[in-house]
Amino acid sequence: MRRDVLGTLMMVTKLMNADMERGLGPAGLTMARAQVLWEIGGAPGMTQKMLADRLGVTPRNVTGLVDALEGLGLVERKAHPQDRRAIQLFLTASGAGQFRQFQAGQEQFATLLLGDVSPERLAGLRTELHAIVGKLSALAEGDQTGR
Amino acid sequence: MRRDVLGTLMMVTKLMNADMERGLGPAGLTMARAQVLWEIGGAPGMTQKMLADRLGVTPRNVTGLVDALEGLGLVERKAHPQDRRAIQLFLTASGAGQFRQFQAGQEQFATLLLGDVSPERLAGLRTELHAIVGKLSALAEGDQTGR
DNA sequence: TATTGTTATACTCTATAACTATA
DNA sequence: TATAGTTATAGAGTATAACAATA
Repeated sequence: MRRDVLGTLMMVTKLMNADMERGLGPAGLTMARAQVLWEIGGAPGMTQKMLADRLGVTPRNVTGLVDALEGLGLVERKAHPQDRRAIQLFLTASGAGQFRQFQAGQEQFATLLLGDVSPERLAGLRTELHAIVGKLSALAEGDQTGR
Repeated sequence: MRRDVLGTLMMVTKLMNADMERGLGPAGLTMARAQVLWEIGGAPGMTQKMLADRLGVTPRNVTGLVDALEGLGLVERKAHPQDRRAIQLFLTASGAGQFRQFQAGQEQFATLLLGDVSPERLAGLRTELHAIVGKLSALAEGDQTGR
């Protein structure tokens, strides 16, 4: 029974991932790039270094992702006013539109998935999931050996 | 509140993915390859075509994954006794050992994550998650437009 | 004719290492 | 000396298209 729940949770994991990938919108907008758009939309003006740290990837990787988004006309690089080594990232008008679409999509997704769950059950679900997040985070902390 | 639960669910999704990636074991054994190992372990003798369908990837992709696992000494290709076009896949002794390790790991994972949840709450959690799986599956069915 | 698997080619994500400009 | 970002290089996952062998 315990494993049964884990299996279902894994299934949710898999299906949610798959679902994110549909709904991406314009051609050229991949998952990794959409995530970058999401981060910049949430904190406009962040540097590439900050973005690399947020995403947990290398600066080199960010270079490529931002290059692509710039090419799609969704993101702009601007010189940092204080630090001439650094670059600030902003959404273009088009990028901001896409960002708003993601926000709306997320709202819709939440309603679809959880709209008809009662508040009590929702509270219970949140408690369970929160506990799971805690345990997974502890796992992640404990194992910093890398591969 | 509803979005709060969705956010937590997404966090679980992300952390579970990250967690799968640790615990892979031998160098060269990536997520995609481990999944192949898992499928073959569950249905030894399956053809590459069957595997491609199970994983939802192209046959070309399977060729590469099986090549890698063969190179690691975890999987064996054997001629299909009836159909000379097809290839049957089996785990080597080493691959079977790895497979058993995955099984044990999953058991441990389930215990860690859900071991101290009461049977009643476990049942409730399962109900909620099952409903979510249903909705996500319906979404996946409805949208077959591809990208 | 249809199916199974492969070769050829290309794109994306990711990493490490070396380098430039700046702090 | 340390930091921000880039170029160079490489491995891995994925896709489409063309092809050979077989059904």
